[in-house]
Amino acid sequence: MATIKELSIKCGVSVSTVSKALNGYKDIGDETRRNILRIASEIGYFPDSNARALKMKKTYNLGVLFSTMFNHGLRNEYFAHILASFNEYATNRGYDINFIEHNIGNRKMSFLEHCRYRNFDGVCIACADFFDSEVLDVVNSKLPVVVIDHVFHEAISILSDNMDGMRQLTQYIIDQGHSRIAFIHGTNSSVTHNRLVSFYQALKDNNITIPPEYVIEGVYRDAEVAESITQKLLDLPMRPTCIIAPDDYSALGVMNTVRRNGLKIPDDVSIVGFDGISLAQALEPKLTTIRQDTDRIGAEAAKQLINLIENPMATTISNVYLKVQLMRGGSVRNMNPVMGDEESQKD
Amino acid sequence: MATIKELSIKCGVSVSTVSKALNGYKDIGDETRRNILRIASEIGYFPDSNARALKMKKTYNLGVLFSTMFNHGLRNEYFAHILASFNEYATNRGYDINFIEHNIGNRKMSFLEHCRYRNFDGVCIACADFFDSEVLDVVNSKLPVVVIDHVFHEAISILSDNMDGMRQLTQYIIDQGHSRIAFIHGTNSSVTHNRLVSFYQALKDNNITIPPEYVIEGVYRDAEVAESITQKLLDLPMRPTCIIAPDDYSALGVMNTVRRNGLKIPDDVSIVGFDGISLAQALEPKLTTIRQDTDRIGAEAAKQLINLIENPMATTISNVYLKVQLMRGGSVRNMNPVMGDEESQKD
DNA sequence: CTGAAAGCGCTTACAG
DNA sequence: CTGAAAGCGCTTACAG
Repeated sequence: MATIKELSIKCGVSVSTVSKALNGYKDIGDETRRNILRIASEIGYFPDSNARALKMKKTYNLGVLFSTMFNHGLRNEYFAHILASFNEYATNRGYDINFIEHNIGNRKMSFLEHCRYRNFDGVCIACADFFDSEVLDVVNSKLPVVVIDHVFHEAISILSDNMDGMRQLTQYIIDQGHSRIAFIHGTNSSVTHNRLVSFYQALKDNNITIPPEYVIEGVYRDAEVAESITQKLLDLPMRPTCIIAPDDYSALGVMNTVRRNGLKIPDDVSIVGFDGISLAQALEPKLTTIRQDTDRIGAEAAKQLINLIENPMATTISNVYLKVQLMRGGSVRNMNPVMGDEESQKD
Repeated sequence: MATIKELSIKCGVSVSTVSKALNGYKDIGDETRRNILRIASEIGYFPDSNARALKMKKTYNLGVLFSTMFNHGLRNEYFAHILASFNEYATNRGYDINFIEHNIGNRKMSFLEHCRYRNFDGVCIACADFFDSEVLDVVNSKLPVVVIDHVFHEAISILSDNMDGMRQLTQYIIDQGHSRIAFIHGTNSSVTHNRLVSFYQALKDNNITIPPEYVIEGVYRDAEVAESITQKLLDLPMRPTCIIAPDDYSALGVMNTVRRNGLKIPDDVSIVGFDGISLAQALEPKLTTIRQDTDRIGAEAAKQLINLIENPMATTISNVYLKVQLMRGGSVRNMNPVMGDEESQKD
């Protein structure tokens, strides 16, 4: 690729003048500027990003922490979709993205060291072990940071309104006449905690009490764990009429187990998920779930991060909660007594 | 982050000596080297990648072209999995990855210009319009290039053995007693072409002829298109007993349409897919399909690309075909007459 | 309005 | 065995 020096020779002016014209400085003659811009675009000149970064302390490169632990990462549809929209927004604002890793070739570097090595302008922590000290080091560094699905005091957080989602979902189940509702929740985290709080609150608001055995800790996106827990729930003397899975993928495990027990969905056992991935639509019956708006989560994360980078004093460090949507599928049985011309359901 | 200058002061030697010690040059005193290495790791020193890249003409950064057109990109499970394994392998060899885009902020750059702007050491064309001149410019450039799922003469190609996959799949269907087999194939490409060739060959080998209306062009991963084509197939005076979808995701559209017509799967119509994504396992009945080994495709692409970068004279520009696997689900009916103690199937 | 010069953080001939 | 110097391709005070 042509260097600025070659370009300056073609233009018959100095390197400084070319640089200033290209970067929109005002103190350049109109004619000179036009000439430079024209020739630059003719030969397809672009400044070398490395040289530019070295001088300007700005790489236009964002680090994305996208760990594959806990069944997360690119192989997880929810996170892959978030990354897609994050990348689209970032690109539109002129930023590229790199994944943050810690075993780069032979060198073991911490996440933070990788960030410094590459000089990222900012970092998005999309999926990670939020209690890992390496992650905390990044959050506590001077780097602009945005976090998805977790709340740190020191960084901007983007997340779905999980409390509202769980409230809507639970209320919907209750409205369908269920009171024996089991909840397989994910591993402990602030998101999980809030969903649990909201679940219990909705029960309380409706004067429903459930046995403690109905609430069991599972693992997000682990169908096998969901299967064994479901078996336990089905083996209870008084089994639940509805099971809330920690996510849509786990819901598939719940479904399989229910069927393996010779029970029908939703006639014998109702099932709901959380996330609203495409799998939910593919299942038969369609899964009732809460759809998280992955397009907005990713775009909002990128937007907040870039604003924080470019305009730190005009960007507040706060939490952004995004609306969720109840997706009514066919996996929850209506247990209410028939009335009016509502569809009837046999017991 | 500490610079090499600061480190050199701490070590009491010159910048040159530090650099050489860090880079494994032999002409450094043992004691000096050890001392430098120790202090460097104490303060967590890493060279600035931009400064290093500027000097060495090597960024340890790979460009990945990962277009979202044609329902591809990160939101496509098949490609997201390939990217995951590509990234894992590249990281292990010391490379980071960036997505290649062409609208970076206000600047419109071509794919090739983006590669030069970022100085990628090499490029992986994972999903793209292979006939786009911008893509061809990259392939024809001096950059090391590896291509997934398409064959160019000028670059290394990594792809599944589609011909073998299609042969296995078609033979399996035939072995189950089907002869009225329809094939909804994807948009024209070398992959599509080879699958078609293999499909016809398998029919011929078994002395089966099908009406031309049974072979229709669809669109990869477009369930809606698959639905309307399926409707046409079902409306034929002599409808097929088995439909081959272009991919698993499209197979879902085929299934939905078949059921909407009041037909049972596989009793009335058998259905198979291609790819082996997790959706295939989630469907009821499980989808019979060909599993492409996304883990190996991604890793092999990264391996070939990095070999080509680091050791061009020892790396041949050739095509790598990876084995595929027939996944027997429950979506193909066995039409053979009952014999022995095989399971019976009513007509 | 234009350009010479310094410097960003490195690596690597070259001299000693 | 060690270090001074040049240079990678840029940007930006500063001088004119």
